[in-house]
Amino acid sequence: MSNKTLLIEHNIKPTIQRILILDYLSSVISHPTADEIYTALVPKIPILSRMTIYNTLNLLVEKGVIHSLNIEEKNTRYDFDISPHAHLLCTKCHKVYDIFLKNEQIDFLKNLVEGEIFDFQINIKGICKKCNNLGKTSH
Amino acid sequence: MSNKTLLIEHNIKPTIQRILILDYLSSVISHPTADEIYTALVPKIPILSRMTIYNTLNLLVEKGVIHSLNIEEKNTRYDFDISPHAHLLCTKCHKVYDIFLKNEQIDFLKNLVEGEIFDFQINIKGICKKCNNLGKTSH
DNA sequence: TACAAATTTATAATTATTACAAATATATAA
DNA sequence: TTATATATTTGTAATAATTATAAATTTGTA
Repeated sequence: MSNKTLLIEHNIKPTIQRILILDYLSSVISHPTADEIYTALVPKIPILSRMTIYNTLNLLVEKGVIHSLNIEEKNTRYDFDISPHAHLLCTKCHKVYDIFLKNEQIDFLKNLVEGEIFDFQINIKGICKKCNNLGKTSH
Repeated sequence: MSNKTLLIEHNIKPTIQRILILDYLSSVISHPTADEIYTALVPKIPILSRMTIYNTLNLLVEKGVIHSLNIEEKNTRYDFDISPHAHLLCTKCHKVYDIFLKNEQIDFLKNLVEGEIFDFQINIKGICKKCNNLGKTSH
């Protein structure tokens, strides 16, 4: 399904800016910040405003099209994948990785709260697989 | 154990400011922000600077005495309880609640990552028990 | 008591995000 | 097609949390 269709299905007017923001977000695995999205798109739309990025991201989160991520203190990051999964922020390479969960693990999380749950995040800070293996030098 | 002893055990010089910040943090269940701690303590130390709050909190997190919490977009919150547990931010009353975990649940979280884990957070946004029951009006 | 190191304080700077209002684009009805 | 109302985007200024910096103060030790 195209991102234009995705927007229409969520009753969001599919403007050029919104489509390109979603296109970018769905093409990367890096969980970019608002500023990273702006920097990536401004060559394509030189007139683009940062406000449009913020407006659009807030709208998309509100409507449940994407997820926001508070794994870093300062920046909010954004994730096109809204299925329940965890995130690892590697303290060596500073990248954010997806960690997928089994159904039973997702159920356990949903059962932690009695009332309605709107959003949950599992944010882990540690060493990613790649950096962990680099540390194991042969000798 | 007193908070002064706690500081000494972590090789942190127990200044008046540091002791009072820890005393406040250990006496509340509200997971306060830096600014809330400042507002609570400034009547006791009128000369107190916000920088001391930030310096101290960063030091305490770095040394593993307390935990920082990124459950809200803007503010960092702080938690005296460093045992593994989840947090619920109630979207009605806007309070942060502790959700304690069973050992098997903690193990599951630790096994999500191969490499070393420095910190993990489970942040849930939803309705707390109190607000959930208020919603169930008798009729 | 004197001196060096650590801590606190006060102010200015930084940075992510929001507020606001003007400009532009879009959709609808005549 | 044209007029008009509505929604969106843009640009600038404002806000707010946090950090940088350097002077002042406190603390520990010789």
